Amino acid sequence: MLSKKTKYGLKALTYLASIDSKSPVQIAEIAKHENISQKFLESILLTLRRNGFLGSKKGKGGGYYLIKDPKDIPMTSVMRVLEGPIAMVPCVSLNFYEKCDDCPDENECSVNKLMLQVRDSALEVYRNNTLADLIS
Amino acid sequence: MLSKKTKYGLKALTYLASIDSKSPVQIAEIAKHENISQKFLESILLTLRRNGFLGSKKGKGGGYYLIKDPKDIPMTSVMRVLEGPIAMVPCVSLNFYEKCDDCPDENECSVNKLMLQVRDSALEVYRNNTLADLIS
DNA sequence: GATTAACCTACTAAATCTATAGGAAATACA
DNA sequence: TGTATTTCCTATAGATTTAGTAGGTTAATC
Repeated sequence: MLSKKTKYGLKALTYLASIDSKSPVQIAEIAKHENISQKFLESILLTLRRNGFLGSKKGKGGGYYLIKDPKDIPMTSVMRVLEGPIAMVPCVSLNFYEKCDDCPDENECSVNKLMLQVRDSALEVYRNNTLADLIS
Repeated sequence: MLSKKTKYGLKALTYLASIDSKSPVQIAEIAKHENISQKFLESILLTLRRNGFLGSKKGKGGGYYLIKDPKDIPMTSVMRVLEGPIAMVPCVSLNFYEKCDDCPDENECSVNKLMLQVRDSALEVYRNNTLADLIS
């Protein structure tokens, strides 16, 4: 299941991209427009800023804005920051690899075999979609 | 992330398929071979039996066995029983559809748009893999 | 009738998710 | 200078899910 955090983060990014203005948008406005708890959204936008997706400005007329062109924001990086690994098991993860403690040999593991394919197919989707592609 | 339940369930099914004997295999044997807590595995095999994947026999010489040919067990059905919906959000689920309460219009939702593609790509993998394909 | 092994329910500990609280820091504007 | 605005940041709490355990029941075998 996709976490609410990721869902809300994606919606916020999409909203900012659709606005298409360089002036900052307040958390309150995004939260209201997307039906998200403002405080929760606040923490999500914070991590998006800390990870280089958003810029921010404090005080009156402040808010958040996209730093890059939506065309240059691939879903792979957004998903990794918000949701974590794209792979469903650590032993097939490209960026978060970890060995399974119960599995003696990955090459003989049926789960590994299946989840490798799932990872690749998901990766292809995320690579083929930028933030710009999500705007209808 | 894939749950341990699904992971262990897949491993157990693969083990049974690789054994290729029609005689029942005890939980203890599967648990030992796959490094799984026996009690936990017990509950997993129970749901696999209740959902028509396994047969069982009690008493001495008892255990679990595959009811169908591995070729006839698609990963779609295994995953749905063990892990639940294949879709990452209910609003794009084929078998577990639910409307999002925060989303006024699915057709305009960027999350829906992206997750629809992810679902389709995962579905293709699961449809192209039967239990027989997981045996190396 | 003793042993074996699945069956079943209930419970618990830990982790994760989804927020909320409350104030600090910076900016704008009068 | 001072007040309002809005982001920044840490801590925490409640709910849910996950992973696993406990303990006894039922059915089959020998």
